[in-house]
Amino acid sequence: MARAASAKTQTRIQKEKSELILSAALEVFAAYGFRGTTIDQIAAEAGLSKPNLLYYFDSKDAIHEQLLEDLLDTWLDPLRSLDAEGDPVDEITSYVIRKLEMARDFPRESRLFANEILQGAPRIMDQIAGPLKDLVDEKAAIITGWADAGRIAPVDPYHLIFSIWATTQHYADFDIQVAVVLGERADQRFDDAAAYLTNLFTKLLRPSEG
Amino acid sequence: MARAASAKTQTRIQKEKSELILSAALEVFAAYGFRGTTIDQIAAEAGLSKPNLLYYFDSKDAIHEQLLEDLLDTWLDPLRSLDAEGDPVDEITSYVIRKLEMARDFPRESRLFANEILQGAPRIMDQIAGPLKDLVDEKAAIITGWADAGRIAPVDPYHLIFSIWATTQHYADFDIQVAVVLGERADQRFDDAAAYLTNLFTKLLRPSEG
DNA sequence: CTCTTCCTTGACCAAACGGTCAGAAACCGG
DNA sequence: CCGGTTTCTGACCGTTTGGTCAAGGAAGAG
Repeated sequence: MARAASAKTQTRIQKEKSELILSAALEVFAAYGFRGTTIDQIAAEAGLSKPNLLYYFDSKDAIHEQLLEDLLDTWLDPLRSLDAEGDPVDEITSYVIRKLEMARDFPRESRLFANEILQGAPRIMDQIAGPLKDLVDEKAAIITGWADAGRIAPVDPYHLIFSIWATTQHYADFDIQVAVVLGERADQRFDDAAAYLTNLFTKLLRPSEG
Repeated sequence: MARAASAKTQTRIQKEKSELILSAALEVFAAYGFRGTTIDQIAAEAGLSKPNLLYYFDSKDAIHEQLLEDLLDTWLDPLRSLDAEGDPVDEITSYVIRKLEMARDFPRESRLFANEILQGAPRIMDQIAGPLKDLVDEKAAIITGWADAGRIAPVDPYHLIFSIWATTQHYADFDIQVAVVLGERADQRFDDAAAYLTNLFTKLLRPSEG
């Protein structure tokens, strides 16, 4: 039994090494998926021996599970803060920017999520069908309310949310492609993307005059 | 040496089995990536024994390589047919629809591509940096030309293309998530997505009046 | 300094993996 | 229905993989 998982109080070393391992594992899982990742790869990335790594986590599964748990805790935060009381267009463009910031600052988490969904979400289906769907339904209702009140143009709220997820996460998941295609302009990709996406969704949502 | 790869004339069985294997391999590679896929998985999916499968292809690598080669041949077709002589908004919305149809009709190919990019495009970097980038540059110039002529609203052509890729491929790569979130409305997802995306990009590109 | 607990390691194991091979079985033109 | 070619299979091989274990080394409280 791994100490880190069962102990009520963690030693300094336990905390440090656990974080080191999780960070290394995130790097590798995000690129190669669960099956494509080996414990040796994670150990090498973390600079530890394999038995030493397994002293802190019971198994490859345990590490992966921990990562997914941590991920889902924060993954939906930007959507959660979409506020029915705010200005509709501002709320949605702010959501877009927060999501884009997450793609910039946590690309490995985005890729881990993408990998999991690509495989059919075998380990997080419950979270998708439960909390995620519930949250989307709740926020979709808010958007529909805004549209009904004429405060934004009529729009399918679900596909709006999908398009926000898709466009923002694209900059993390397909980063290599984006960087290569943009070439020397790649270093401005965040600011340019932010401006482009703000414009895109503002034009979509701005209610027609009259 | 596998017969199928070297023979100049293929027998009926060679053609049938090769296609069977490629289809099965596409299914598995698309979900689990190269490292996460085993030859036994592919063989089971194809209903063949492992040695029998290896009679047609030299190695796991050879199958994967063949799939990527076939994929890149057709992957960029929709973008290639973007026509500088057509109506700008029609050309781009038609491109969006063609891409969305590909996501619907060839989701496994989309996921295979996604998996490859997630891993850093180790096997198709040449294609990305070469033909793909060249084509994007060419079409971006066309879009810029349209904008300069005032025929569409000014827009960053690269991020426009990224957002088209992202939004359309999302329906293939994240299909499980989309299906779960949409629930009973999921069977209309293609038509609804087509309407939503057409509206999204039309509003973005429609030149401001006056 | 010392004893206990925590940390680390090399050696090891069984299962899974990619791939090979000799020969059996099916196919097919004559 | 015969003979050569093509197709298929079980048994096998070396390597990699996930994971274990006994024992040695480092921390740290007293």
